[in-house]
Amino acid sequence: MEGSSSDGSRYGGAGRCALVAELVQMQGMVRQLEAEMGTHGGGGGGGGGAAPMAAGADERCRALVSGLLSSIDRSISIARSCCTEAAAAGRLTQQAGAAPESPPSVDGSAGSDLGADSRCRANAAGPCKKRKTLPKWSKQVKVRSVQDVGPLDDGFSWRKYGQKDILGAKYPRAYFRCTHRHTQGCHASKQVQRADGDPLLFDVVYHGDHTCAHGVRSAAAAIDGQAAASAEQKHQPTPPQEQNAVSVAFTSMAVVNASTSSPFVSPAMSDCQISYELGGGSMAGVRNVPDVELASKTNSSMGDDMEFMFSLDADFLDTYKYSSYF
DNA sequence: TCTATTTGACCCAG
DNA sequence: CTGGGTCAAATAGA
Repeated sequence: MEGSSSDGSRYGGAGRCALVAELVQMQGMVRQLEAEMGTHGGGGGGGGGAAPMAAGADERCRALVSGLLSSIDRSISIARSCCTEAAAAGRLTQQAGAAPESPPSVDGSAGSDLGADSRCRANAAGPCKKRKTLPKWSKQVKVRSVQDVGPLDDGFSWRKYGQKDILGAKYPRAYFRCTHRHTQGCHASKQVQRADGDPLLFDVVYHGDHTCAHGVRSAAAAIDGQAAASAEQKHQPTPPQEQNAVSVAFTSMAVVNASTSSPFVSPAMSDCQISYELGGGSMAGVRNVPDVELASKTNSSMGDDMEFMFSLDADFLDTYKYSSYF
């Protein structure tokens, strides 16, 4: 039971539903193209010199098509999750966007969260089931096999506190929070969900920064060499594991060329894409991504962002065409 | 015994 | 009312 029939209401708008539909349509077309290439190009040029395309070009096209396919798969799942998050992001936008000079604090104790606490059932250290309004960012992590979850290890210690089947998603979403939540008051959390289209791909959404000793150490290591950005970070808390990968372009997105020197990104995580969201805008970094990626979670101004996302992808495709992947 | 995971129930936002 | 996020009791493993 996919529940996909309820997409219309779920995505909170015909436009969003249309986005998913459009992506599905793109998927179909690419599949068709792939099939066409299969019949024409033949198994790798074995069919003799009759192939109109040079073997190298053919190979590149195949790689492109397969990249497109997996990208579209991911895009669909992102779009679906985005749509469900749109409302929450909207609230985030209202808070952070309306007053960008007073964003949630970097220490994760998030002022906005405290604000929410005041309205919730109450108590100091107490549990509050109020939706989080901490800054969040997401990335996609590709594993090598279905059993391989090594790349999901981002260097922090997480404790799983829940799992839930998500409507329209093939795989359940797992909820983690920092192991040191109670001992050190670290409010970092993350959600991990397998992408619908690609079981090897995980969408990881982080909420809040680590304030535990481990997290601070990690951040310090990552910050090394980018002190200049520190002032900016006050406004845009940076994903702890990816600080050296993020070049800030608020309300827009940028392709970042990251070194892989972060100690928190295992080599196996070379296929990952980060999108970073904070209230008024979102940005994404694509690094070492062998596919064309559709980046970014979105927010209330989804339409504009999506437009930009696609242009970004086109650019990336262009760049990518000349990269050493082929 | 301690810590982590599982899972059903509860709560909140839309 | 529904779906997503969180809690907390039960359970499993070291």
